[in-house]
Amino acid sequence: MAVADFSQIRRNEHLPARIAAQIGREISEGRIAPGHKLPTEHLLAKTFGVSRSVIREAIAQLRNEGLVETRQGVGAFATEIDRRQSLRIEQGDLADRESFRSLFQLRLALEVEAAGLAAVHHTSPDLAKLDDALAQMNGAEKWTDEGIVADLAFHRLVAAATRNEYFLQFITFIAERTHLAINAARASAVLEEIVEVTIAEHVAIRDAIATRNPAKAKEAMRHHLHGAASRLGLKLEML
Amino acid sequence: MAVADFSQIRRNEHLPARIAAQIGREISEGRIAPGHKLPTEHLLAKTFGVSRSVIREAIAQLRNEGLVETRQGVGAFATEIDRRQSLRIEQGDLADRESFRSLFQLRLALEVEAAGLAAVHHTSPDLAKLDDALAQMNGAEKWTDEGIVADLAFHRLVAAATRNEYFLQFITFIAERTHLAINAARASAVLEEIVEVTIAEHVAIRDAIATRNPAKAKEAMRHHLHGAASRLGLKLEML
DNA sequence: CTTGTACGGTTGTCTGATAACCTTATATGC
DNA sequence: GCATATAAGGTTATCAGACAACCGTACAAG
Repeated sequence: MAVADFSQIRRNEHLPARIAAQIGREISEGRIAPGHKLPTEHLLAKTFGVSRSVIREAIAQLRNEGLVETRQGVGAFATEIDRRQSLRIEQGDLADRESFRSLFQLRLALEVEAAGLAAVHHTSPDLAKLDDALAQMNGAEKWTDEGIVADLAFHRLVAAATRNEYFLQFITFIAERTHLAINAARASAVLEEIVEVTIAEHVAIRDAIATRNPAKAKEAMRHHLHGAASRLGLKLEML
Repeated sequence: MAVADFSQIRRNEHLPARIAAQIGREISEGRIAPGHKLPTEHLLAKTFGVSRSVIREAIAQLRNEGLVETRQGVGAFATEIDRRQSLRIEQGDLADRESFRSLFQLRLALEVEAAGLAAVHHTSPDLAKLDDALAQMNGAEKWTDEGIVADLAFHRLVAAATRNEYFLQFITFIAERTHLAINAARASAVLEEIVEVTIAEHVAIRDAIATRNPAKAKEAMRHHLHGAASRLGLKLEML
């Protein structure tokens, strides 16, 4: 099914969100100082050429994100923006290779440690779920969406086996994003028999965890992620 | 206006937010199944006795939180509630010792790796800033707020020296929270001469980084964080 | 069986008005 | 003079109604 991909069409993509992003940029780049008052909704509406409803929704979004505070009868004010609070990774950030490599490097550190912890703390239900995920990945015909989901599931299950909620949270957060980026770049890559390699490496990780060997589990995970990175043309340093 | 109006309905707490919370509860408690369609905005407005604008703002908030998806011309649908997306660490979560230990364990993994990367990638300005932070910590009389800020600054600077934006983001995020928790629990602890130990360990980390010795830097950071943990009565496993 | 088209329903946006609220200035009482 | 009360204007919050854009379905046409 060789179907052309016309996904380049500029989707409307939510007018208020775009305006919120623009105002948000004004704030985080300092053109609107923290504590300073934003223009009135009327003025903003006139400036952007949209109705006040759209401006209101945009400001509501910024308020939810904590970038502005509104006081009835007074106005909207830019708050002290602390980008670290939000811990947001924009999709566009992963476009360039360098950012992706940085994120993957972080993922490496987290998942290697997680594999070691999983080897120590896992329970038998954890192993059963890992086996299920492996079977599901075997079942997936090619490197389809289904396979990607199974791959992601495996890594999440390893993180869950650490019995450390925060490892699970952070690894899920990061793995989802790297997987998304991989998925986006998939078209140009040659990803046919990679599945088998991936599964084999997954099995190695699973076995190391099952034998409660932290060092081996860490090494297996490190090997797997380095392999995955190199398959994407990335080179990560080994420390 | 002699009539005392103590009506319980304090409307001042942002009407849309309250309605969003109520609808959100309906979803997270399963009364609106994932994938199921919400009532139309018209119906919701009539049900809650408010205008459609308020309903729209409430739904917009839920959409920003990822609890619902809206499709123009179709409706609003409850999504799978994915708490992991938010990556939020509630302050209350750190109250119990177990959670704090988990978070500290995650911090250990990140910062140890960061120290190794910093040893490889740091530049001379990085070292200068590290020295400044050390001096500042020496200057702080006791383990005052000022000292805590300097301590936090040191760890952030190490993370910054990795030249990996994401390490900086995540480590800042976590270190701030563990420091906050430490600060909160500080009253009961005996924290007098600890500063000197901390500074000494910081210096060891700095020197290892300066000599571009990743293994040594990692070991120094690991030692430092294990020491910090044990000073708080925590015991972290070493993998 | 596929394609085109009309139709009703829903969300998205616009417009205008009113209520609630804050800030500032002015008037008032002492 | 000074503190308080009141009025005025501006801003956000909410309301109300309308139209536009879009989707899914049903049905007709080929």
